[in-house]
Amino acid sequence: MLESPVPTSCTADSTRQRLLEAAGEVFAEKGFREATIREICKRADANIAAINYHFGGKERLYSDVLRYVDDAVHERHPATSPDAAQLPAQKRLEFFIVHFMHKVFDSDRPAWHQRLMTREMVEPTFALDELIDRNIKPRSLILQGIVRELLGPGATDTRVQRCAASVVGQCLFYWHCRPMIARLMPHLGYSPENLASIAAHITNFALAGITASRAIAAESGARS
Amino acid sequence: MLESPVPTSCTADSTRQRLLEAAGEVFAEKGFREATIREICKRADANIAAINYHFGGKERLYSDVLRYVDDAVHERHPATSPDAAQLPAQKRLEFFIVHFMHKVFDSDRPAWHQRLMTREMVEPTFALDELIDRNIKPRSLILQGIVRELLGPGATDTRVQRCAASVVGQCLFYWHCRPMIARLMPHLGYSPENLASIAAHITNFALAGITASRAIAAESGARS
DNA sequence: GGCCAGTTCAAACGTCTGTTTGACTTTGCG
DNA sequence: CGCAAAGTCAAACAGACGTTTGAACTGGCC
Repeated sequence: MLESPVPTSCTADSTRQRLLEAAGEVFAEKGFREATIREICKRADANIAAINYHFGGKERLYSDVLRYVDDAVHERHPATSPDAAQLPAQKRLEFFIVHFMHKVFDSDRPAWHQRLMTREMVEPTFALDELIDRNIKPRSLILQGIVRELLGPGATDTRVQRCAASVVGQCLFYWHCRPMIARLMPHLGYSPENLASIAAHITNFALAGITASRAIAAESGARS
Repeated sequence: MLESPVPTSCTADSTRQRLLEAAGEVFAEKGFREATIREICKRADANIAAINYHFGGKERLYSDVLRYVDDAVHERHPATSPDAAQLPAQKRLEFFIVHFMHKVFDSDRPAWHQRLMTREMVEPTFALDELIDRNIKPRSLILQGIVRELLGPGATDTRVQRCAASVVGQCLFYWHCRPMIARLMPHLGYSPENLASIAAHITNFALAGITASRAIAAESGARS
């Protein structure tokens, strides 16, 4: 059972599975260091020694959770956007932003998938490099492709990357600074309507910003 | 000495002062929980018991460090922007962004002032509420004032706040996601020239975004 | 039944944390 | 000086943490 198959369908009643789920929650809430294996085992209704038996330690458990997250995400989104390829770039940017905000703030689904990743960005652990190669880099390239199309041909890589950073920066602000926002603007909640409204604002803001960046690039390009 | 005066000028050779400085560094680097009083005392060249003697505990030390930071900042920037009041809003926005990026990424000066605050936003402790009232809220209102002027009269509070969020979100992305950016775009450093270039990009991006938001507000306002 | 690998469990271990202790030295003042 | 307060120091303390241990239990197979 050490190489537990458990391919796709199961009620996940094995201790190993329950530990993965519980660890995902706790790690996403508290981070790697703050999370304690005692709480994880308590939520999974397992003995403390189970973690060392099944995973060989806290670090290995964390790595396995990240890999478990990856597999779950890759199962639902098999390739890089199935149908959106032929849409205009503006629509694809809108979809990207809406989808991104939805993933981060979705409260019903196990949103700790995305939260684990955003946490790794701010407080990296030993597992960040693998996570970047597996998840973040592909998505970053998708966004950069959209932005590059909006910027037009001849846009430099730095210009593309800075515009992409401006897009995700706007999105992540609402997540990273959530404790501060809750105190500074208590009325701003994260209901689906509010989330859609914020995503629409970011999309418009970003489209205008990218257009302006394109104009500046053309200007400085014509000058040289 | 428990109510140590030490008003403004001193070489800061007292143990209490050295502890405040060392604690500021370590707290900014590691965060409240990860920082250990043993390391703080080692850097301050003081005994471990000194913290409990001078401050009464780790938490009280942290609060005092934040207050110490506030005083240092308020001393250098006494009022809300001295001369920039009569500048056009575009220039004030540019100054705000440049100044913000400079404060966060400045490497020579004790930059842990700003880092302590940005850390509190992501990983709040018991001290966040006081920090918001003292520092973050005033600066947020300054930015909102600039954005409101750019958005024109009649802009709703939510529109102003969302545009302000888009501005600081772009700035903070480079700081919060620094570990990820370093791996994803290794060539992007934080030299003064690069920082100025990024600030210029954010300014242009934000000005265009705010203008677009203003247009949408006018459009929906004319429709009603 | 007898056996053995797989699994669970309570208890303990070693380490790191913030804090406290009690003796010691230094300082300020009559 | 004399002496009390302020300050320093090494050592120990209590708690939480990840990990290990060795016995107990489970299920399938001969």
